[in-house]
Amino acid sequence: MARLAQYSHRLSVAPGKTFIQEGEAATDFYIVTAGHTKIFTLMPDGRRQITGFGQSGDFLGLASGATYAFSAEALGPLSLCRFSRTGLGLLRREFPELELRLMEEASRELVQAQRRMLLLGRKTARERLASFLLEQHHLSPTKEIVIHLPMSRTGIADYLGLTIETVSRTLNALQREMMITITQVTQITLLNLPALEHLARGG
Amino acid sequence: MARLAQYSHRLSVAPGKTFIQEGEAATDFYIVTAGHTKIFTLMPDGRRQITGFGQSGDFLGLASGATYAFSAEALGPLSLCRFSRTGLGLLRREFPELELRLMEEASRELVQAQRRMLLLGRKTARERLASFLLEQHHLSPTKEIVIHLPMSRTGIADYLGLTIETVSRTLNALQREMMITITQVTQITLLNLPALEHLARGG
DNA sequence: CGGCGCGTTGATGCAAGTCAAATTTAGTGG
DNA sequence: CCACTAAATTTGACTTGCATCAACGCGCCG
Repeated sequence: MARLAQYSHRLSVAPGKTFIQEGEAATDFYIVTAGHTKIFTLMPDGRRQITGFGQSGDFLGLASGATYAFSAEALGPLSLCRFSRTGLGLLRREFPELELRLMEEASRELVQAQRRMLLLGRKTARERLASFLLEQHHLSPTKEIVIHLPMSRTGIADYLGLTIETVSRTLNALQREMMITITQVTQITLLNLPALEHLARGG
Repeated sequence: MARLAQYSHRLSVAPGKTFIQEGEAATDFYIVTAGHTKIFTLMPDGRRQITGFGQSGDFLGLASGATYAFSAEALGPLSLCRFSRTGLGLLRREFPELELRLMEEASRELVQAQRRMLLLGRKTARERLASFLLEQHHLSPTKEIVIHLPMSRTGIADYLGLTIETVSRTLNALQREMMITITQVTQITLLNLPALEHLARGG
C-alpha cells in the first residue's frame, strides 16, 4: 500500500458543492468514503436528469472520453479519495482485487441503468413513484417500512423524470389509496408492499 | 490462447432469435463477433424498452445478480462467442489486456446509459428523434449524411420511449421543416446537421 | 413579525398516447 | 411479372396524463 499514497489524496467536500463538472477534463477518479452524492446531467435550458446516487464505497468518474459526461454534487458532508487517472492504471496492476471490485461495481451500475431506462421510457408517474419508494425501501439496511427520503421533491422529480407537482400529487394519490402514509414531508410509511410492488412492475 | 477454447464456444444465432432471456440464470457471457443484437427489457403487459444495441466486438451478459436483467435478440444473422462465467474469471487472469478492454467497454456503456437516461427522462419527441438520427449518423463509419435505419418504426419507438405513431409523425414533421428527407422508409438524408444538433441538445 | 424557500393544491394547456382507417410496402404463389 | 394477401407505415380524429401557470399554506429564521 506504500505506493497508493502518491497517487491518491483524501478530501472533504462541503454539502451542496459540485465537485465534478460535466464537460471538464476527466483527469481524476474518485471513491466515496463517507456521505452521499448525486450524479446528474443538465441541458442548456436547465432541464436536469439525475442519473444516480453514489454512496460510501462507490466509484465515481468512470468516463470513456476525455471529459466527464456528468456532474456530481455532495448531498451532505462528503469524504472522497481522489486518484489521478494514470495512478489508477498503476494501482490496478498493483491490486488485482481492485480490478474485480471495479468490474462488479460497473456491472451493478449497468443493471441499474437498464432498470432506470425502463422506468424513464415506459413507466407512468404512479409506477415511477412506486418503484422509487421500493428502491428506497430496499436500500435501507433494516428494511423498515418507514422510509426516509434522502432528497427534496425537486430531487425526486429530477430522478424520476417528472415535475415536482406531479410527484406531490402522485404521492398524495397513493396515500388516498392507502398504499402509503406521508408521515412527514421526507418520511413515508409503506402500508401495502404487495400493491406497491404490483404497481411498480406495471401490472 | 490454448486454454481459451475450453471455456469458450463459437455459435451462430438465427435472425430474430432471443438468445438471452430476462430472468434466466446468468451462467454465460458473450462477445459479439459479427452482426447486431438488440438488448431490451419487458413489462408484464408488453411494454418494451430497448436499452441498447450490441455490435461486433461488444460484450454481453454483464449481470450483477444471479439472473439476466434483460433479453437479447439477434437483429440479423449473428455470430457469438460464449464463455462460461467461471471461464471468464480464469481468462481475465490469463489475459490482463482483456481486463482493460472490459473496463473500457463498461465505461463506454455507462456513459451512453447516462445520455439515454437524459433522453428518456427529459427530452421531447422531436429532441429524441434528432438525437437518434445523429447517433446513427455518428455510428456510420463513413459519416454519410444519408443514413440507413437498422430497425423498424416499432424498434425506434421502443428505443426512444415513444409510440410508432409519434415516431412517424415526428419524422414527417422534421421533413416538412427541411431538416431531413425520408428517401425510403429506412433511409433518411440529413439536410441540416446544425439544426438537428441544436434540437438534439435541447436549445 | 414578515419574507423566503419548499410543498401542496387548483385550473388550464398541450404533447404524446390511443383508436381507427387509409395507404404503402413486402411477401408469396400462380 | 403480376395478382393477391399480410404486414408495416402513415394519417386523421379524439383522449388523456402530465406539464405549466398560478395561488396558497406552512414552517423557519433573521
